[in-house]
Amino acid sequence: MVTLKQLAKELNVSISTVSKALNDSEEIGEETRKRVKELAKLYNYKPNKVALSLKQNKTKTIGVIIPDILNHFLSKVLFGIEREANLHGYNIITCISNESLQKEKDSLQLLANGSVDGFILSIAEETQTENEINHFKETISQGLPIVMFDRVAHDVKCDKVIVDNFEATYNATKNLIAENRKHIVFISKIDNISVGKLRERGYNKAMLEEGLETNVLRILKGDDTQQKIKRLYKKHTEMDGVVAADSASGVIAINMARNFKKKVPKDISVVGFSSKSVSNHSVPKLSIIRQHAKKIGAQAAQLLIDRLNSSSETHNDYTTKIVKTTLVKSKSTL
Amino acid sequence: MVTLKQLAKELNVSISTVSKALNDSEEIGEETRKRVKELAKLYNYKPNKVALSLKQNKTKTIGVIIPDILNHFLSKVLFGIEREANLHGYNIITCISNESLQKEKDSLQLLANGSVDGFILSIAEETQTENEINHFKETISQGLPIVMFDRVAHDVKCDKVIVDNFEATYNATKNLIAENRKHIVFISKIDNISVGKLRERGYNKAMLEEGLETNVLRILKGDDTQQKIKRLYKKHTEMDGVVAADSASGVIAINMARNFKKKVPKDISVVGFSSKSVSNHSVPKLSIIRQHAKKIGAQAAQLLIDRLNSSSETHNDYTTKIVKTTLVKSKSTL
DNA sequence: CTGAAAGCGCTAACAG
DNA sequence: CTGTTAGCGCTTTCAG
Repeated sequence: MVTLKQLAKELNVSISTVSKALNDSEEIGEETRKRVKELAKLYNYKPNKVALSLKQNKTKTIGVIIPDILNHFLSKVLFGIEREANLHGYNIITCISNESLQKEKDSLQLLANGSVDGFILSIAEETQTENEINHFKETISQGLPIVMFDRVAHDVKCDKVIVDNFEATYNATKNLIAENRKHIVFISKIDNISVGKLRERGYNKAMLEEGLETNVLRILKGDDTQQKIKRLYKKHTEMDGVVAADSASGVIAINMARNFKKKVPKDISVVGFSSKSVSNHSVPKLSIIRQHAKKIGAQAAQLLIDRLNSSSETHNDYTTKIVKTTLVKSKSTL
Repeated sequence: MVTLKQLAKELNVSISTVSKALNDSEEIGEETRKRVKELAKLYNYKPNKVALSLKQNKTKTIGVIIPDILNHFLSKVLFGIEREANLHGYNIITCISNESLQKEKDSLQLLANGSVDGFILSIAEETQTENEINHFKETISQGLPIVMFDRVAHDVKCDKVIVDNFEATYNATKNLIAENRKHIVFISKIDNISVGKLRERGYNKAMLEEGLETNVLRILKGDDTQQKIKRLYKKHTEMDGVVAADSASGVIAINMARNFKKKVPKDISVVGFSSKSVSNHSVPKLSIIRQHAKKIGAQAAQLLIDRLNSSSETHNDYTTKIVKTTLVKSKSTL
């Protein structure tokens, strides 16, 4: 990498002259500016990012901590973050907490040494179950802003971007009820995290309002999802609707239906939190609750960057943005 | 963030004394060392990463450029990279080329300004079709090593980690033939990239060796995969086997089979490049060709870090590691 | 055993 | 219009 020093030497001018010329300072003469720029182009000069960061005390880098990169929703959010960040000249350093509190703490600690200007994160499962939030508060008090998305800690004062989980399942359930379904089951692999609980409540409310009996199937970590859903079909032959809290369960419910001579959507309707690409995995295609993951990522990035730009430490008005879900009907509902 | 300066002031010693004490230099007295360390702990001192990077001319950061974060395989590799990098004290900056040559170039350029010590990347689709490799060569000649994985450019001299694509489909196809399948179709959504071509060749070879007729279904970007596969079933009623080059096609082929009164695996066997979690989306579960994505990521990270550590610029012996696939049979094959 | 000083690459206030 | 200087935070000779 060429440095200002080398350019200066070759041009027989001072380092600051070169620096100013490249930054189009009015202080420098037309002639000199041209000469400097030409040489810089020739050598493909690029200002050293690290030196700039040190000087300006900001890295133009965002630390992103996500619990699970294999989760389609989360990686889509990451995509949105990356895109929006790039648009504003920011890079992202990605850490994966793997749902572990310790790893989350470590990542936060590790990057809070000048590596990043702020964080965007979704909370690890373990962090939620242990209800630990001190590491977030510490980071913020060190002057590093945090934006939380999806799985957030309400007791931490920071910007947040969330989904209307409760309303989403409430509406989806109501929709199935409007199809005259009476025996709707709620399937969830994520009943241990906040988001999953909200989704379950939305379902419950819709069912209770209509005087229908609720039925929740919880699938745990080690469980065989297909087996559990198979047993569900066996036991509840009257089942005529499924609302799935995660992306796989809905797909499997559809594909399993035929084993029990049930036609989708004639005999049973299925809707689930999922993405377009995964909804394709079932025949017929799954009707989905879209979460607009990319948009969530973009919003989170915007919130953080806005805060980073408004140097005024004063404004403590933290905002919580709600990105509304959309029910996209395919062939698995009437 | 506390700095050495502040600690020095408070302790009435010089900055260098503090620095040495914290680095356990023998030059500093037992007593002083203790005092310094205590204050440092109290203030939660962490050496500024940026200053260190500038001083030592290395960032302990790896630039990762992947074509598509929503691709399960690629994000799993990313996971492997992140994990291995962390183990060695490296962070990763992630850029997503989105299969675009321009974005790939930009990312490379942008990070080659001192932001990272080297790159791990998989080539964008557009880069492959346009057969452009100069940007890679330039980056390498600037002193930034590159490790390529999965989709690699053979004409670029660098370390590589690849999959035995040809053998994988060759073996998988042979397996179906051993089940006495005669009308095996190869389905591919990725026939435009090198990896996809290799997979197709492996299938072709196996079929031709046995004197069987090949039949390839290519699914393009805008196509409706379900429609295409449906038409395939309609047209080729004799079909009794499927080898899928991507993760979705295999799943869909299984779930679609019943629409044509075909039992899996009795009437038709299906195997596809996929992951365990996606193989779950079909009933019965898809038999898969596992690529060991995490291992690929880990190996790539190791190769890069090894090269970064061996300061000797001299050794130009680039290695290409082949991570062998594994055929994992589920219930979609006999 | 401790401190002063140089330097990593850059910007910017201040002289000339 | 151009150059000198200081300083971002840190490590590391080299003096003392």
